Amino acid sequence: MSNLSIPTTSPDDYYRQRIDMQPAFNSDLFQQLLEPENLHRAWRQVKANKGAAGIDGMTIEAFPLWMQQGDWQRCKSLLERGEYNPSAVRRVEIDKPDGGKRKLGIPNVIDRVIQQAIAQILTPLFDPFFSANSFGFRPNRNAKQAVLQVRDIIKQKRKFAVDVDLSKFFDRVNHDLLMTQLRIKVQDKRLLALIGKYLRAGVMVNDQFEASLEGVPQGGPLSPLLSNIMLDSLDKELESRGHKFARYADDFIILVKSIRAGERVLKSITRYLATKLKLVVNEQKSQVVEVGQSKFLGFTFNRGKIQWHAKTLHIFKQKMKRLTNRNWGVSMGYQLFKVCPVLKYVDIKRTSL
DNA sequence: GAAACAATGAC
RNA sequence: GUUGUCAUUGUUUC
Repeated sequence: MSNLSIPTTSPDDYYRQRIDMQPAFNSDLFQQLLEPENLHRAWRQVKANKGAAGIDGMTIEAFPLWMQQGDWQRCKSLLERGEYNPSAVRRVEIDKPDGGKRKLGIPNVIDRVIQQAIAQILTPLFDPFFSANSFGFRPNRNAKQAVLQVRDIIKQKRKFAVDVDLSKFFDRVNHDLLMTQLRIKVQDKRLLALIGKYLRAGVMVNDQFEASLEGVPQGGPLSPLLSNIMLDSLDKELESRGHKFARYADDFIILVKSIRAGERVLKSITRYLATKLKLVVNEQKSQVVEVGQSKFLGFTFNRGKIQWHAKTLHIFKQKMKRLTNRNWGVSMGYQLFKVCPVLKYVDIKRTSL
């Protein structure tokens, strides 16, 4: 059914070119970072996201003027001398669909631009070497591919799922381990130092400064890449053990052939994460179950078909009601496609819309 | 091909 | 009303 090919991790031409240049390139990363072209691209991205101001109150709209007034030149020379100190991020809590809160850390606009510029430099160095089973926060990859990959693994007689939930992953990333991973590919001391400063920049919670001795801020443009660099070790470990799995950020699922194997794997991986990556597995939310009972990125898997998880389905039904109340029959197919393009992979009979 | 806009999904 | 990142899709324009 799916002739939808999942891209391999083989570097594309752009990456290959830069990798070949790596030695010269790498000693010079900090200068690359400050290239006007790189910074301009970073600013465009930050602007397009239309985010809110950080603790300095500087908005996206006011930022270009700030740049022109020479403040950027001062900032740049501080950066070049290694004397630039990033501001703390602003704490904002937003509701999660499950009723919990997501803690965001919003950097100032200028720090978002600098972080974005760093991410643009680091991505070609790291991303081409990430696991084929890692789907979150990566160019040319998305949740749909992750779900299809899981379905394909299940077809290979792996009917049991190990759902692993990392508690507060982003908040608990270990700085030392992360920097160690970074040093493997980044030799530029100035760049490493700057990234370290961003990790330790702290958080403002109601005008109260809180140090950040661990974790990466959810809201920083660099954070998604750093999280993937951190969990790349896990991917490589799982691969070396011959496991079949898919990972989307901190959400990952390992497919095995029996409950017993699953229990063993969960235990082993839990210990690996605790000792090697200093990450805590949430035992309450982790489970070994038949794939039909599993949940990954809002989907569940039954008899080779991808289905919505009950909760996701409920939300979908609400959406359908709203859309179809007015236009029922006019363009059902189009509406359905708009609501959820992955629909054609779902067993509609069994979900009984 | 590029660059704007919007809306959706994941965290 | 407040509110980040990443990815994707669609539209438009040249």
